[in-house]
Amino acid sequence: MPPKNLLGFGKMSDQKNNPAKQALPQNAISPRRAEDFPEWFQQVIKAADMAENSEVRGCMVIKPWGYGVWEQIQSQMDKLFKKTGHKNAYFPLLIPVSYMEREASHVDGFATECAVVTHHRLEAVKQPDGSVKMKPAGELAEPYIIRPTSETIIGAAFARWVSSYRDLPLLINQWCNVMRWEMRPRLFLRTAEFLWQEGHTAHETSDEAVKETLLMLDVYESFMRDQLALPVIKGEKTESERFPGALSTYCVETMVQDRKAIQAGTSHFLGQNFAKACGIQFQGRSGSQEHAWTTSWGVSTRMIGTMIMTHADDDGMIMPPRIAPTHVVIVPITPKEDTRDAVLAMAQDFAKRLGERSFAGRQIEVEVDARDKNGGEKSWEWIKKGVPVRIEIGPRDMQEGKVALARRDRAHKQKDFLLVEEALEKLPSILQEIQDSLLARAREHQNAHMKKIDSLEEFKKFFTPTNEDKPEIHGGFALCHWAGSKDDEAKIKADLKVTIRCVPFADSFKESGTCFVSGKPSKQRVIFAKSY
RNA sequence: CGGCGCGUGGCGCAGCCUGGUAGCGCACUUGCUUGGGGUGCAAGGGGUCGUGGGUUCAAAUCCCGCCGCGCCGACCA
Repeated sequence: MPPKNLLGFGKMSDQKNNPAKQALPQNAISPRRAEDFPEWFQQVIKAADMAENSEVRGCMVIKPWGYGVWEQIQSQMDKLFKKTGHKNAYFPLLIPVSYMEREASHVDGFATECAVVTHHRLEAVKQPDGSVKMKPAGELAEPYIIRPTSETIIGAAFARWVSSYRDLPLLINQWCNVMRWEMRPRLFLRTAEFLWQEGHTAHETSDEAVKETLLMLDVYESFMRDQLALPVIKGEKTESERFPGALSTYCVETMVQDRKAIQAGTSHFLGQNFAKACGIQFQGRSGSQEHAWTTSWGVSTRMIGTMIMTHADDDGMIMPPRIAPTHVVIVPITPKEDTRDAVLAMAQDFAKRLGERSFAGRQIEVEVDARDKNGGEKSWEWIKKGVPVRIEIGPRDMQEGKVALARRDRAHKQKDFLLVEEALEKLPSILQEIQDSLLARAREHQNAHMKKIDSLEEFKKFFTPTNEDKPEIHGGFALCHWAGSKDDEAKIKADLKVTIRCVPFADSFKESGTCFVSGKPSKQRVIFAKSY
């Protein structure tokens, strides 16, 4: 290779020829959504500094900006759970293997993804090369599994706590981590260990338990819609997609930007299956021994992945204001030494006053980014993180008593110059506007890609990409009449990777027609889609 | 568990074919410069080349074993 200098390529021209640098003005995330959606998703998480893969297979490190979102979800949802009469408790991480055996379909459902604890200590073993290896020792009489879900161990506790109909209903929630040994992990969407809440309730009657199941589904729906700006669709799962051990499984499904479906939350009516398996019995009003009717319901860190896939764009994350860990970031512009202190003081003062105001029941969270970094670099960082509002305060603004305000749901260069008082006054409503615009945008996308389909031919066409090797974004929600069998469902899944996401509740899906596979009469349309 | 690919400073990679004691970009540190949109310049710091063995005067490079990871399938919230 000839020396670079002879060709006139100094370091400077190297910099200019760097494709990464040249790409900068266009957009922050590479590849773009349209080019490679899964890779884009990974890159957004990285650019937004929300999480990273850890050295433990399938387990992620959730970084402060990502965990901050989880903290918001937790604290806000927890209030909703309390409001509906639930109390928090905590149960063991480890579950005796025998507990899992108590409910037949439950074991089947989870057996293949259990982490098993078999020993309770380590012994140092000297290796021939002088190093020391720790070997498991002290084998347990009965192995434990790390909870993949807690129906059985909470059921065992319920069995102790319930003896009379007067002890019911029992309304418990647990915030915790669970582990499911997934073969193919994906940050936030499917990790081997994930954070969630699991509600477990026991009731005197079937009716009451079903009501509880649907009530919590409603809580999920409104929370996701109002706080996460996710337009979810409520419905019931078909038998093949049902939770192992449940009589019926309800869900909230949403469509993300590559038009695939994500189940964002579930609520199960467990009938008396787990009550019988765990011995949750009580003496009823008439004096007879009866089994309780139980429910369970949960949402996880997957919701964060769903939000990213729904709201983020080619410049990174866009946080819905109601869930954003920080609502507003202030970037002081300090070009000159002699005005620096005054600008910083104004920024701090503005932040303090803004922080005294509230938005959607929270104090407005403001951060002043006074780091000694280039202003443009800082702005881009916050764009990628998706903070809803960026405010710049520089010497010029200071003189005019104004601030420059930019919204993450608009073009980056679009800035409104507002008087300080005006900005303080308007910010809560601006945040709500952003919240509304995100939901509206997501809704529009979802509606645009829902299609009534009545023939198998059209169905296949809808779910087949033009380019088989590198499938482009295609498909969506196919709304179809369905009266087919379990086998028909399995065949569609095998052929096209498409499944029934849910049988929706909404009236708009209820109309009579003919099943596009079996030709049998059907009373309503269901949603078919590819899913995560 | 099957198919493919990859392990070289924190990250992304080149070097390997044809052996000769390690290089690039980003990030980091320091100084100057710049600052209303990813500033520029200069000087620095940092590497058991996944691991064990073999061949050789000499191994990141060649040979054999092992380990780990990623992607694609089956499974799944």
